Amino acid sequence: MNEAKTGEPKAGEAKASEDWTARQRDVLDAALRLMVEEGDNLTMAGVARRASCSKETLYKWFGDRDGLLTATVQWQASKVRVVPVDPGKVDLASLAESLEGYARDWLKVIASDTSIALNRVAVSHAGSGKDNLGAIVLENGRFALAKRLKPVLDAGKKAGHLAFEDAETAFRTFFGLVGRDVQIRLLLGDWPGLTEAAIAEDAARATRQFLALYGARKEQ
Amino acid sequence: MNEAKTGEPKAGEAKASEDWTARQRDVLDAALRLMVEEGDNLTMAGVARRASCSKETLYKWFGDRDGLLTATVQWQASKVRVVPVDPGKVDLASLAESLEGYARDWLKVIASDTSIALNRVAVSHAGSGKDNLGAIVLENGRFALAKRLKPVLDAGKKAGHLAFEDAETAFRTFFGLVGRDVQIRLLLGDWPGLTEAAIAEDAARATRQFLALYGARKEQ
DNA sequence: GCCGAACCGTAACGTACGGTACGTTCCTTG
DNA sequence: CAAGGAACGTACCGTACGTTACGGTTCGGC
Repeated sequence: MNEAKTGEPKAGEAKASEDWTARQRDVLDAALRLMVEEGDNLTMAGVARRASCSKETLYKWFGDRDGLLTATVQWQASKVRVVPVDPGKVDLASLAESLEGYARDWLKVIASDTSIALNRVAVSHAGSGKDNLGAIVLENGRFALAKRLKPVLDAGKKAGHLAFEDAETAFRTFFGLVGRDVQIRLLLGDWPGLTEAAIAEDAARATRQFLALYGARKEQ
Repeated sequence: MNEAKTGEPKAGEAKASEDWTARQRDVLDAALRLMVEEGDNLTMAGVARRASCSKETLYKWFGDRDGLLTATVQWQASKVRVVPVDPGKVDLASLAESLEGYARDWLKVIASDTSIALNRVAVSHAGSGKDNLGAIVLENGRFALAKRLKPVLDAGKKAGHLAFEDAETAFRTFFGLVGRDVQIRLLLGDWPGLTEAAIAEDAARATRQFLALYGARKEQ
């Protein structure tokens, strides 16, 4: 069973970094690296070896294997903290700049080794409902992204640059335009040639298309 | 090792249905159902039990566990055969109808239990390169879809209804507009409310948006 | 310098499951 | 009807790994 730290987070919420000691964070980092290399095949002994700690410690700290995986995923999630958007500049240019920047960041993230590894084990585990890794990853990936972008969209709308009824639908469209087939291809082991340059180009194209669809004026 | 039927298919290609006997197809169906229920946790004994066959038979027919999984995925892939598009009607209305129909079909597929299960195990396996389930699923999912849609796009372009330079890019945009966050959410265990009605609505919206982006005339 | 707690390293246990062997049954074929 | 093969059921083996237990070591506090 899990050690029941103070105020166990709900469903997909990330644990605050302070919930772990420095040493524990080191262990989690080791587990994370191992997860990138081995995927769901990582073994408790392997983690212990890599982290130079004993298995007993792993079990004391994280309860069991699922607990370790969950903690690892939450630990990674807690590392990429959301940068809030400043609602200052709302002219069309900086709006486009915001969107494009988010698109770039996001593509970079989902193309990263750790993101792919994390999503892979989360998808595997989502099948047999042992834990809620799927919910956690979703909460800190897809949904965090939405929460981060909604203010931008709303500001754009308020300023008269964007026209939509439902921000959620608009967001999902943007999501689709940016991601397209990239994530599923990466998860399935394909390499859709996401170089830095390609990412920048994709982000720009997605932003252009999104503005064409949801821009208040015609800028086709 | 695999039984080396005549002309083992390359990489992601599906084996023709005739490569399996009726009994073998039954066994593969059983494996498929079990895969939907248990995901990658399905056991050889479990499949044998479900299919009322012996484990020895499984090993004789499919070589090993990976062989069985591969065969199962290919078997499922061979069941959803591609309906070729008729290049006859190329007016704008029937073009839109084609696109919308494809979008509907595809959404229905990726929301199905079997598709989710298949993609889940393929994603898991894509991590550790034991087999090429990822490539197979990709080939029969994402890439098959492209092959099926490209002619429609080309016909639409030739008829002057669509304007794009690269059919691949256009396809990927359509892919994104239709799928959005649906597939990853499903794989991660979320349920994005894909009722029959919602699917129809999404398909219509995606088609509308795609035509807005790639339509030769303004039909915003 | 001593004590206890936390932690390391390792050995050991139990189990689940992939893979194999073998006796039996059933079906085909001559 | 006899012979042979294919497939069923089951028991078995080996191993990998999750989990537990235990002795040795470090370290902060008295």
